[in-house]
Amino acid sequence: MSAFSESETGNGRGNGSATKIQEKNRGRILEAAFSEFAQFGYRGARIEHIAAAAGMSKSNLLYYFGSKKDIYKAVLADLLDIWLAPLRTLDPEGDPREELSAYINQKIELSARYPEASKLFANEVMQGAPMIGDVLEGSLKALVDEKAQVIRTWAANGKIRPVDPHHLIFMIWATTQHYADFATQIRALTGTGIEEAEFRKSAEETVASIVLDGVVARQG
Amino acid sequence: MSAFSESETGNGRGNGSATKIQEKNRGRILEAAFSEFAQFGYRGARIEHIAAAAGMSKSNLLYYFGSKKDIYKAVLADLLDIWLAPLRTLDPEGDPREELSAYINQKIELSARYPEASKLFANEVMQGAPMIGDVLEGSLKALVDEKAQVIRTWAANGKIRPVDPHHLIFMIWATTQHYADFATQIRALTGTGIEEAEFRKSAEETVASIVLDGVVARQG
DNA sequence: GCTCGATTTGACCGTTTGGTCAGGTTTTAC
DNA sequence: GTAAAACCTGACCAAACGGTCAAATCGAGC
Repeated sequence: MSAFSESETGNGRGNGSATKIQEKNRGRILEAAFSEFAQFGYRGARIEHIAAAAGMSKSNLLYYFGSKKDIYKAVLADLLDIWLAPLRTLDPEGDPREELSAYINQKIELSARYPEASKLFANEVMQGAPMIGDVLEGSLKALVDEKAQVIRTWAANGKIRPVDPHHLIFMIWATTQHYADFATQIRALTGTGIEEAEFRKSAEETVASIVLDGVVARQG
Repeated sequence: MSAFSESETGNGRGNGSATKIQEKNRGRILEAAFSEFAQFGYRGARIEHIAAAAGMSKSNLLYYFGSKKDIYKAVLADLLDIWLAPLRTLDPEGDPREELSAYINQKIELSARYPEASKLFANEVMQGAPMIGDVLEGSLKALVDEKAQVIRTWAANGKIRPVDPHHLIFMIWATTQHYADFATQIRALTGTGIEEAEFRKSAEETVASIVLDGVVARQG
């Protein structure tokens, strides 16, 4: 695992810079919390489970993060960084087919590498986004509005068929995240999953081909 | 609300057939439990919330369903009936374009009418399907295998492009359920949602057109 | 090797939760 | 109308939970 940052939220006493031990333990906690929150949601998660998974006592965990909500906030902050990165790379100047294809692949890779991030995000949103509602309405909306305009421009220039940008984005989110969120179901039905390279490749190809052939005029 | 059946699971004492009162109260409980479990997941759900929402005391609720797990099981049993119905109607004899289009529309209608069912199903699966794992591997797998064969036959007969049936089914599930599961995000980004007829219609049209144009040769 | 702050722990507390129980009230059957 | 069964409730319980705290331990700088 990687990509877990600091996310200042009251460790032991008011301090300046983080020590090596702090860095290590905060990382462990966030990693463990990620799994726990992803699997059980905020209310279902148990602080003691997280502590055990992080290899420390509950008391010590609460020395680093003052409360359950603090841990959750820190985890979500890290999550959003990871989760929204691919959309930012959608380039208005690029070829729509290549851009969308790359975006789909990035999202699937992300679902494969951080399946728990996907589940955690889904969980938070499904509960009404009590913690990240402002982010959704603020910076995410701004980002999506911007990229929707990119898609509209592509359509106006005849590079893709006219299509509602929001629905297109939702489709890509839905299909790619599905492989992480519903991994259990997929494994039950196919005997494999996105963790395995072969299946991941076929998922990427099928999703990309259907979406692209649906949105962009066929090129072959 | 409707479509809540009995789902025998230990009411007060060993009995034969259900009374009017039983029918009414079990229905209320299942309805309330549906919302609660959908929003908070199994562990996050609170028995007392369900009782309050059903307009009765916690003790009385436990008179009808012996334990939290019993309620959850009953809710899931009802859920599966509702949730898997549309796929059964996929007709091998029908026109692929019409069949898939109808299936997509049915799934979106279902997401619009029972958004909580969608969330509940997602929640259960995201936690590893501890309660319905056997159903997924058993009757659902059988159903999906059957319908996958239908899709393969369509492809073999040149009625649709060759496409992995599983991925196609997952795409339809993902896109249609997304409108229920991520309703909060969708509302934050678009200001509307699948509950509203206009938006639902545009969702149906966009999803259907992209999927169909991606899978079936264009007919325009 | 001493000191002082950072780190860690176990004991503890108040609250919440799922579930039980004895007994009261209502409905049903005759 | 009355007895039995069905229904309902409030008081109660044990376990689990999030969180506090005093005290023990560790580690870097001198």
